[in-house]
Amino acid sequence: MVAGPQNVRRMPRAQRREQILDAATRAFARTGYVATGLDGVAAEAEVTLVLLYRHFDSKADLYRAVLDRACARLEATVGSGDYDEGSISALLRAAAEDPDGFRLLFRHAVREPDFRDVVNGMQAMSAEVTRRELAAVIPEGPWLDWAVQYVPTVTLEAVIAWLDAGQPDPDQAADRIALVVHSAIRAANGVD
Amino acid sequence: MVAGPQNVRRMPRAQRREQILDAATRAFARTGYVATGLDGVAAEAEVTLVLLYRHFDSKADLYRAVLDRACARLEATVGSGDYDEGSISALLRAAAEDPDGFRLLFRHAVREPDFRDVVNGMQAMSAEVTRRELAAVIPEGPWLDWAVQYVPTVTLEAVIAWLDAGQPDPDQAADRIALVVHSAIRAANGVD
DNA sequence: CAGCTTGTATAAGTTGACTTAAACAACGCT
DNA sequence: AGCGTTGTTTAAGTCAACTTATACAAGCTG
Repeated sequence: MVAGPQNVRRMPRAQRREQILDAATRAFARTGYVATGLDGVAAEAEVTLVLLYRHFDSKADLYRAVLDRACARLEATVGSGDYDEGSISALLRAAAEDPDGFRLLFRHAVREPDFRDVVNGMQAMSAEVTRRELAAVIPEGPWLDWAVQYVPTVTLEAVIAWLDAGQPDPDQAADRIALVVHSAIRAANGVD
Repeated sequence: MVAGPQNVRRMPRAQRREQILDAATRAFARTGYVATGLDGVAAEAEVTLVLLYRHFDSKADLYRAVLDRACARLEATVGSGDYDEGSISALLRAAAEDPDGFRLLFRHAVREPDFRDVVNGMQAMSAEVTRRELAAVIPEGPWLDWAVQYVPTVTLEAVIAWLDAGQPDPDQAADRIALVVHSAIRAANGVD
């Protein structure tokens, strides 16, 4: 005999899916793809493991859905426009709207070979775009390579640190981060 | 009947151990602890899986040994001194001497809950020290928190990017990185 | 050469995580 | 009332990775 559950929270399918995606984003944001168990995700979503499989075919499928949604949200806020002054401020807004998704994308997904492609699906902050922008300012050579890798990192880590610091004063934040970014570009051009 | 191996590379135990640690450092540096299989490590070391177990009790044991050695090397070069001008240059030297170990420590180990303690065993670049240094320059508040997290990251990522760019001109590099770090500290104090 | 050490090959045991299956309960709509 | 949907519980299947065991080959050293 099977004990019947007493307080089952029912939900329209689409809404439940969103809730699971929310929980999964939080869970994966903590420890990344490999180290996060579906048990943990289910617990975070306050839902049975089996139900996960009624919504997603596999762990990889779920993860891709999470990543895709985070990307979509990011692009919706930040656009794929070039790297002008407003970009940083847009990035801050996007990060504030979906902190877990943001952290997941740029702290974990970028270093997971099987899923890096999803992140690179966005041109924003991608090395390709960055190189084009920086190549106009920095002479060819190892320091251009350095900047191409370093500038996006500096930007994104600044945003993440800003999230962790409690998101103080977005406008000021944009200016301050821009300061550091410009200083990184100046550094690539030489200090002298 | 068991086919006998033909060209067995023999080695004194201590030396073999070092070679395994070298290989393991490379392997783990690529994909971190969980995603790296002992098969992969054994292959990288050109050695049998069984031999790994003759040198290390378990995967965790091996990983700790790798981390400990990387830490020891780092501390030997960089010392646990305060954060003066020469620190960055020492960091560059350390990174150049053991690039894989450096990447492993600061790209993976720091985000692996079970092993973070090993990295924190060093005071160098640790948040504790950094806070003390920065608290003297930045007023209490969220932007101090921001800087405490961000400044070490900016420094370490600059070094890693420098490694990836082919380690151009160490002296110049130190100056350029110092520029960015100072700019980050200035940013935390306000742009105005 | 006898024995300890270093090494390989092969096989089997163990475990945890992903995955699928089956049966049952309750809500809501027609 | 009947039926599909949403959900739970419980159990079992699968598979990869870690781990241990056994047997054998070959160098080094007293």
